[in-house]
Amino acid sequence: MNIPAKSVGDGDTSGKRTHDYRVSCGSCRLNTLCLPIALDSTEVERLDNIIQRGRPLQKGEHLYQEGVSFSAVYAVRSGAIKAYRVTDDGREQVTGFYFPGEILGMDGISKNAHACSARALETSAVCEIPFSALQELSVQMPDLQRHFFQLMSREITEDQQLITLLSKNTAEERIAALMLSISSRNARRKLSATQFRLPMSRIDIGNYLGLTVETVSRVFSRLQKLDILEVSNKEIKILDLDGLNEIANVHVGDDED
Amino acid sequence: MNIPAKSVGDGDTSGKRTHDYRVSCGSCRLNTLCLPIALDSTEVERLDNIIQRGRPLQKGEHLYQEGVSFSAVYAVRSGAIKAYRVTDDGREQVTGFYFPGEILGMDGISKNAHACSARALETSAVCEIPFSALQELSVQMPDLQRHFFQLMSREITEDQQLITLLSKNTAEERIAALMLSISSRNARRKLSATQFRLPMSRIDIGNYLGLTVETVSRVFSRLQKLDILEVSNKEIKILDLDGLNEIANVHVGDDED
DNA sequence: CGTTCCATTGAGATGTGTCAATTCAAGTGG
DNA sequence: CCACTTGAATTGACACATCTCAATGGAACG
Repeated sequence: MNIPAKSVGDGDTSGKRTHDYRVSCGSCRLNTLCLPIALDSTEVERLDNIIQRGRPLQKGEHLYQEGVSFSAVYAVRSGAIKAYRVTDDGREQVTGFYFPGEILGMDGISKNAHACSARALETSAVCEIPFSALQELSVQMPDLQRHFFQLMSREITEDQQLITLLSKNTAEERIAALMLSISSRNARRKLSATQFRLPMSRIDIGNYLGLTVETVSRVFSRLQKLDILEVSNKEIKILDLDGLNEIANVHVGDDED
Repeated sequence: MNIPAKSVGDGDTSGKRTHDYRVSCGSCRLNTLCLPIALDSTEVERLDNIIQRGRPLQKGEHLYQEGVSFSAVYAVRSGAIKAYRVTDDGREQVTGFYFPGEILGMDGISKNAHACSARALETSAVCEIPFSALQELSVQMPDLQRHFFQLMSREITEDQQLITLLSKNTAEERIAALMLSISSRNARRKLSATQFRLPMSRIDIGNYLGLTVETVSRVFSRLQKLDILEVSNKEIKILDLDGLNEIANVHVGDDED
């Protein structure tokens, strides 16, 4: 049933492996990130059976849009997704970036409608997890229920970290914190913690961090001049991790359970 | 079993009623706010049985502290609670204010330790809901499970609204949005939407909204000069609700499911 | 009736936004 | 393969909202 059918390019910066976008949870190399470790193989299979895997999203395509009725949460398999909402006066607010192994869409549960839109920053594959089925399964598998409570709770604490960042920190600190966050999330996926390609534009970064594009650009230039980063368009190399940590002055990388 | 034992002052601005802090869920006038409507009376009773009700918290007392092991979430019955975390450099970031009928502490689920501290802004009564018991009950009562998913999801969307506010809005817009938020939460509890007493200090407001005390104070003065608010220390009267909405320029009062 | 904390108000400093010009990167069509 | 177009990124000069510092006033409490 879960025989590879077609391969798509892996959006990971590793760039070497390709894998089938219909691969099962049991054989997905990200399963330690998005599944509760406690599940046995028959349980994983039951979860696997409710998950939908469609064709990959092209860059710019929407996964879902703000306001549409909520039916599922999504796990990123490859690529990168940004979530954003549009303010009343038409401006965009980026609320998060989601990388492989991370789950998005949980904001839609409370009102049964998505509270933000999500679109692919690059070609991305996602697993769709229908929420009603997930709820039923959670009733039978307490570990799964707990896992989702934890995932949502983590989303809350991460949002609160962002709130603190926006409320208290300078432009330099915000950028440093974001770079460190991406770095540690890369590390979690066994990718380089010091060298990566940003999937999002400067506009998106500024939007996420409450800064203008110009400020983002200036900060990157300054950090480069300080020999802390090497920036070449979207290619980032962290030259001085300690220095970056010092500038960030916040712990954003310690979000393990 | 749930016979009134001792009355405490209700922290509500109505200020008139008093009620027993050990009252059961079934007879609590806030139960439409914090319980799923779908529960029948025997289910409410089962939930009631796991809930702990201790003595009220005095102003300044902690409900829980950042880092301590997580065991329960809490429903506010009267008074007001602020949640905050302390940044690495020792400054405080207020992450939320919680009024009667609202639930806090869900940030602690992901790491099994509270991600922030919570302390009473005034004399407050809370119901403690042990999380492990809640989880077990959720497995048996799918409506309860869904309710908690929704509560957590709402927390996420509210945090994202705050993120947008901090990222995009001016000091005036932030204050206006907070006043409107408090106003609509008062209305939800059948209290006055236009006149209330702020339980928190200017410092806390500034801290929450990413502003200094001075700016908060100046904005209140300006809004007063514009005949939009009447401010007398912590006593607030909204004179021009439309004007306030116009200034806020964001929808913060429409968070019904 | 001090003491202490909170709130208000003013004057000046500053980080970030705004506006504008230039460069760079990527894609398109001749 | 090279102009051409388009959007992204960088850099500079200036403006302005908010912060900082400082002084005063007011409320709460023992």
